[in-house]
Amino acid sequence: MTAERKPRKDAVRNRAAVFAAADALFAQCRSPEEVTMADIATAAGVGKATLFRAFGDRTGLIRALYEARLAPVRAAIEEGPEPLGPATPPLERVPALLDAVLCFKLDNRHLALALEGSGADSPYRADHYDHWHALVRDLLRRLPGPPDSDFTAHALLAATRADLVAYLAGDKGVPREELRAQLAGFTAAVLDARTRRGTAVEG
Amino acid sequence: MTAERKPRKDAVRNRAAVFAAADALFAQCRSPEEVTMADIATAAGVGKATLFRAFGDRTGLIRALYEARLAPVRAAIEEGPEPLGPATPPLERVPALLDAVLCFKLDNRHLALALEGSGADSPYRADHYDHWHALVRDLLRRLPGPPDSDFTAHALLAATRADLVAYLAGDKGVPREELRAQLAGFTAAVLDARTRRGTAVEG
DNA sequence: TTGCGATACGGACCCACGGTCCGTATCTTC
DNA sequence: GAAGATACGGACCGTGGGTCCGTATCGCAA
Repeated sequence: MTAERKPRKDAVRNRAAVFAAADALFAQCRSPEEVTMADIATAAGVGKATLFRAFGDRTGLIRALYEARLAPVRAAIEEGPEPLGPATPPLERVPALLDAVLCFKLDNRHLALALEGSGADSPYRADHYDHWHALVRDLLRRLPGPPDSDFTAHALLAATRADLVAYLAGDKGVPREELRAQLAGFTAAVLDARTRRGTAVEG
Repeated sequence: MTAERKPRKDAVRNRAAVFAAADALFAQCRSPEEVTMADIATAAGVGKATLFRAFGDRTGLIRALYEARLAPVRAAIEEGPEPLGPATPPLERVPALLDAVLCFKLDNRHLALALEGSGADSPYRADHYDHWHALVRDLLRRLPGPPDSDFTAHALLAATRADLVAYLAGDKGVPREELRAQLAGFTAAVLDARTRRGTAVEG
């Protein structure tokens, strides 16, 4: 077993400072690209190298922020009560999941934008996307319907893309509840049509 | 009237050279980010400034390439025969439009990726997106169904996002025809559910 | 053909930003 | 409190988008 010895006290303090500073800066600025690493280091009262030592690179920092915010949602899904928790039947859980994703991206627009639009790597290569997709796909498979659960899961999740959400909620000024209702309606329509169109269950 | 005098001969020749070089380079490389402006200039046998003079900036160049490829599709939609042309009834034209978009993005993955993922500006602020969205939304409105055509149009188009298409067709190796069939199935399901769920027509 | 203003060329140059290096400071442990 | 390990920080580097300006080319007219 790799017995990782505990890190130095100042290291954890600095890590936390960077974390907080980055969170605040990303929340303030319109577009995530106008926050530079140097900005974050300065705001945290820390040298640039400290920042990179703690998080590897820009993507690593953003991912860390994102994962921290996401943790409670994950917990609610994995072991929480209905309608998000695992005991919920698929027909209710899929809409609940999508609604949770939407709400999360509404509440954390800046981070979601920064992560999904981190240039080089498409959001589809991120591991957390696979997680969501597998979850939705498997729920769809447990429902009667045509055997295209994989694509349908992608398509449903695409409706919650960070930049789309930011565009509608931000630029277009669509209110939160209205967006939620529209996504719910769309999801319901898709599920409804699927259960109606075919009764085969995928292996 | 702004009487724009005609450009010099070498200017148009260079512009064409840059155009061709950029097209070739983007087509060859895996990710559009590994093609630099200097690369394009070199490949075109031209100085960097010439390139920027002709197209403004990176986004301008990519957009010009994209629009050029898109022109035939646009023409087919605006004045072509069925099922893409304006004479087609909405119920058939919406799937046809989405299929055309999908095929276009499959055939021009590199450009679509370069444009949608051009970092700063979300794809939703591009004017061509508004065009597609308005088209789909207006068709949906002409159909009986719930009054959320605007969002539904966004959601349907989101299923054809360039990075999703590239991910499925490229990384996952989903064959072209299978992808088309899946998108068609998804679209049909959405339309089917809409016409079934409500009979109101939006004003 | 030649002369001349207008236009375009090109590559050296600039700047911003992500990421690294290394001499120095701080922590931990004995 | 001394020694070794660990972390600090800001100067530094490479890269890539975008610009500047002295020079070459073009178009036109005489």
